[in-house]
Amino acid sequence: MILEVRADLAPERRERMRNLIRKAGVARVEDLKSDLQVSVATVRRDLEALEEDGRIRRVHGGAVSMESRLEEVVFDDKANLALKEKRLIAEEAFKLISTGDSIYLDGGSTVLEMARLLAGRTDLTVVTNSLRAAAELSESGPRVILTGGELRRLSQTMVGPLTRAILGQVRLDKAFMGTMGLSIDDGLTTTDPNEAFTKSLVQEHARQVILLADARKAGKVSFARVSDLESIDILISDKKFPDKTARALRKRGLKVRLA
Amino acid sequence: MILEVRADLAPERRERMRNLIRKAGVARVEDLKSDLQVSVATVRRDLEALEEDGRIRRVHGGAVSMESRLEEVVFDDKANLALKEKRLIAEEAFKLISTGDSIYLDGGSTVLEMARLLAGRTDLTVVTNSLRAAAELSESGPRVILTGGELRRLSQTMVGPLTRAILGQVRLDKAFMGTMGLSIDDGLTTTDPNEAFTKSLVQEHARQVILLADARKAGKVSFARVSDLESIDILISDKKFPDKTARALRKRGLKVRLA
DNA sequence: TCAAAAACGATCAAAAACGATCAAAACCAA
DNA sequence: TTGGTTTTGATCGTTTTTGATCGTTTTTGA
Repeated sequence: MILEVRADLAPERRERMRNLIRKAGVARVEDLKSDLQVSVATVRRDLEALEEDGRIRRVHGGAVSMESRLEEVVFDDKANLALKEKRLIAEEAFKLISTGDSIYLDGGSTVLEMARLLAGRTDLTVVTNSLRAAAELSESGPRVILTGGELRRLSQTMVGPLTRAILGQVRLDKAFMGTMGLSIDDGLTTTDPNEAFTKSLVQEHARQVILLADARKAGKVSFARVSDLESIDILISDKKFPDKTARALRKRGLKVRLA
Repeated sequence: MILEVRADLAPERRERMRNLIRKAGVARVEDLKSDLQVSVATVRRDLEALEEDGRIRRVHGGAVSMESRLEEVVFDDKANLALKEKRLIAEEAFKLISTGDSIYLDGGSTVLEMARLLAGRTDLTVVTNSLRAAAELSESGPRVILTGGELRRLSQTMVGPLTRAILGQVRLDKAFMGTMGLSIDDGLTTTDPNEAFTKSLVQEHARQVILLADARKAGKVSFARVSDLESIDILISDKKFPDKTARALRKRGLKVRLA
């Protein structure tokens, strides 16, 4: 049997490259060079293109997949956004809460920052799938209801089909969501399909959906699709959020607030 | 066979470093140097970067993790009475578990001791309403499913009618329960009615119910009734458990084991 | 309290990786 | 085939990363 060794078309080669990086989480330029049988210059150009799409993130020596577990750890907003800016987003979101509201808190560090602001609000009911948010509110404050479900260790959240059981039985006035990726073409995306399932369930269920996403999330695409952008009512981000994307979102009926 | 020793990408290496520190709580520069096969200079630079992200705090000689494990955030283990007895009871209960079992872990410190024994058992599925038990298993080990429900702050458990939603959807081979009171006349009792509700729900649902109760619980009666004694299959207690009560229980068909 | 030992930060040079540039190769439509 | 465009790989100066060195600070233990 002879393996046909034929030069790839560029898009085909990039797709292979993307898969290689996604599978390993990270990849070195040198490895990609020998795997794909091209020069380093071509590897770099392809990486540049893939980064443009938000599929990967280049680092010195290679690239990290934006569709893997590692990126969540390496590039989550905790690492990349100053605590101060994250707080601004959370405080802006906090203003939206009314007396007696029943609100949902998603996983993610920006939403977690918001949980800290709720410690004194005994008038609220907080529904959450995030153990960290629950921990934050475990001393005092609002009534806390946990969704239940399968524990996802990395994010310390409860996800998957079982979350439907309780979510179907509670009213949610406002849902404050986080996300890994926010793209005009691909909508909201996250790393884990079970997590995506739970997120979309909440968004269908809540009367008003508020997305908390720092500017770095704009244009990013992660692995599992959550929903399209239409299911969001309000986006809260920071000043660095790209104008072009903000305009496109407003055109689609979303309110966009930059804290 | 040759082990390929290839250099890590910086983000990859930092991620490994972060995990090493988080797992151990603290780490010395020298240890990290040999673990990661780099110079001390590089270790220091990486530590600097991780500190910048707020993931660790540098100290003279190394670094300590700022990513406290969940249980440390949520709970400080208070003075645990009769810890030794509880451990013995937990170990006795642990022996009852079979490969592949789906088990329920109730709240309470005795059952929590048991959770600690399950860290390595990836063959199991653990269903629990206890945030402390979940925290104990949040690093690794069995598949963890949380029941959801309203957070009861004092016991850090999820209780009330909402727990029915998920409990109705899972199979429980063995339920390991705790209790506040165990009385021949009044059966099992606990402090909170919502908690009592959830306990009784589990006991109806599980194929086998195993009660973990140290001798001090014998004869005690608390506020909210959980169930009568017939719903228990096996009682595990310690040597101090009163003979008279044990005989009465055996007469009613319970197996009694004193660890 | 003081001196030795350990750890530290700053600095520098070598190595690796990078981006820009340009010519050759491949491709495509006429 | 021809002329024009796109893609590729090599070259080269620049930037980033790394490990070693050295003087300074902190810790240790007598």
